[in-house]
Amino acid sequence: MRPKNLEKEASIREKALAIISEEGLENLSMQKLAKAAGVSPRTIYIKYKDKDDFLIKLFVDEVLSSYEKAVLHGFSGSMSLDLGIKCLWSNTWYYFMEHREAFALMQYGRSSPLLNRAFRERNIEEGMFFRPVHKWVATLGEKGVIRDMPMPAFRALTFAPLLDLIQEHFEHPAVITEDLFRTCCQTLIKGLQL
Amino acid sequence: MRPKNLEKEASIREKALAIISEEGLENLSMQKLAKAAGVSPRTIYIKYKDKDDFLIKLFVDEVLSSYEKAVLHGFSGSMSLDLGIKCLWSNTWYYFMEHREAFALMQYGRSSPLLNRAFRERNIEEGMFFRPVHKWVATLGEKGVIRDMPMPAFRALTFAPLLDLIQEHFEHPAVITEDLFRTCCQTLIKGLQL
DNA sequence: CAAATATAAGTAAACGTTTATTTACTTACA
DNA sequence: TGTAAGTAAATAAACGTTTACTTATATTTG
Repeated sequence: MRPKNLEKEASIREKALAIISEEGLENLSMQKLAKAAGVSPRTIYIKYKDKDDFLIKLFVDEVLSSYEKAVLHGFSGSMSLDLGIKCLWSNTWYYFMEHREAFALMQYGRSSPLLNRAFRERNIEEGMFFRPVHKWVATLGEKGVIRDMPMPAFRALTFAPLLDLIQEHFEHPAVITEDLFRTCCQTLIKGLQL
Repeated sequence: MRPKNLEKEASIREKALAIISEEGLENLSMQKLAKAAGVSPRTIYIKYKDKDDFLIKLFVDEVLSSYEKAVLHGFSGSMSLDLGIKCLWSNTWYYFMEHREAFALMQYGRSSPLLNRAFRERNIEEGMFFRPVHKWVATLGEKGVIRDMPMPAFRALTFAPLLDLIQEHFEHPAVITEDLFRTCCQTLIKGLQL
C-alpha cells in the first residue's frame, strides 16, 4: 500500500490558511487550493469528506486547538487577576505573532455560520478547553477580586479587545506596538478589579 | 420614462441583509437574492455595477453609515468619560436591538477583505465619521482623565467588547442581559479612568 | 532475498450544477 | 411616443465533486 505523503497534507492546510488570509474565506475554492498546494483536487477528498468538513477541521484542529493550547501555557487557576490576565494576553499576542496565517480564519469564526456552529458545538462537546479560566474567573468572583459574571461576558471584556488589537497591529504595526498592547492590558485589569 | 420602483430597491437590500444574517455572506448569490426579493437578476444590476459594488454599498451605506449616525446620537465632545462611554455603548446596543439584520454584515466587515478595505478607505476619505469621538478622546487624554492613546487602541478597548456582548446577547439573550451589559460598561469606564 | 501482488494514495480530466452577468425583449409612465 | 425600468432566459466561467486511471510501497510469495 502506498503510504500517504504527509507533506502534501500539510501543504493543503498551509495554502488554505494563506489563501484565506490573503483573499478571504469567500475566495477559497477547492480547485484553487489544490493548484496552490500542488495536488489534484481528489487528494483533498481522500482526507476530507467535502469542503465543509475540510473547513471545519482546518478551523477546529489547526487553528482553535492550537491557539487554545498556546493561550493556557503557563496559566494556573491560582494566579492573581493581574498575573492571569497578563499571561492570557501575552500568550495570545505571541501565538498570533508566530501564526499570523491562522488569524484570519480565527476571525471568520465569529461571522461565518459554519465555523461559528463548529466553535459552539466544540465548546459544549469538549467540555470546554477553557475550563481552567472558567474556574479561575469563578474563584476570583467568590473572593471579591472581580465582579461575579458569566463567562461570555468575561470573554467579551477580555478577549474581544485583545483580538482587535492584534488585527490592528497586523494592519498598522507602528501604531499598535507591543508597549501599547501592554498598556491596554493594564487598562483592562484595572477595570476588572473591584 | 418609467420611474424606478423604490420598494424593489428596498426589498433587494432587506433580503440581502436577511440572507447574510441567516445563511452567511458566503451563501448570498445574486440569483438567490433576486428570487428572494421578487425581482429579475438584471434589476439588481441597474443600480449596482457588480456584486462587489453591491456588497460594498450595502455595507457602507446601509450598515456603517446608519450605525455611525446612531452611535453619535446625543453624544457631545464635552461629555465626561462616564457619560460619553455610556452614551456610545447604549446607542450601539439599542441600534442593533432594532437592526439585528445589520449586525451580521457589520461583523463580516472585520473578516472579509472586500468589506474591510471598504471600511478603511471610507474612514480615510470621509475624514472619519467618528471625528467627534476622536477629539473627545484626545481632550480626555490632555486633561489627564484617561491615558493618551491612539484611536485604534481606544476603539479596540471600547467597541470590541461591546460588539462581542451584542453577538452573545443574540445567541444567549438570557445570559447577556441589559443589566449585565451596563455592568460591563462600568467595568470598561473604570479601566479607562486614570 | 528478490519478484509479484494487493491496495490505498495520487493524478488528469471530466461531471453536472451554480455562479455572476448579459442579451433580447417588454412594460410603464413623463 | 421615447426611454429607462424591468423581465425571462441564456451565457460562459467557475464551482464542488467524481470517474477512470496510474503510481508507489508494504506485504506476500516463490
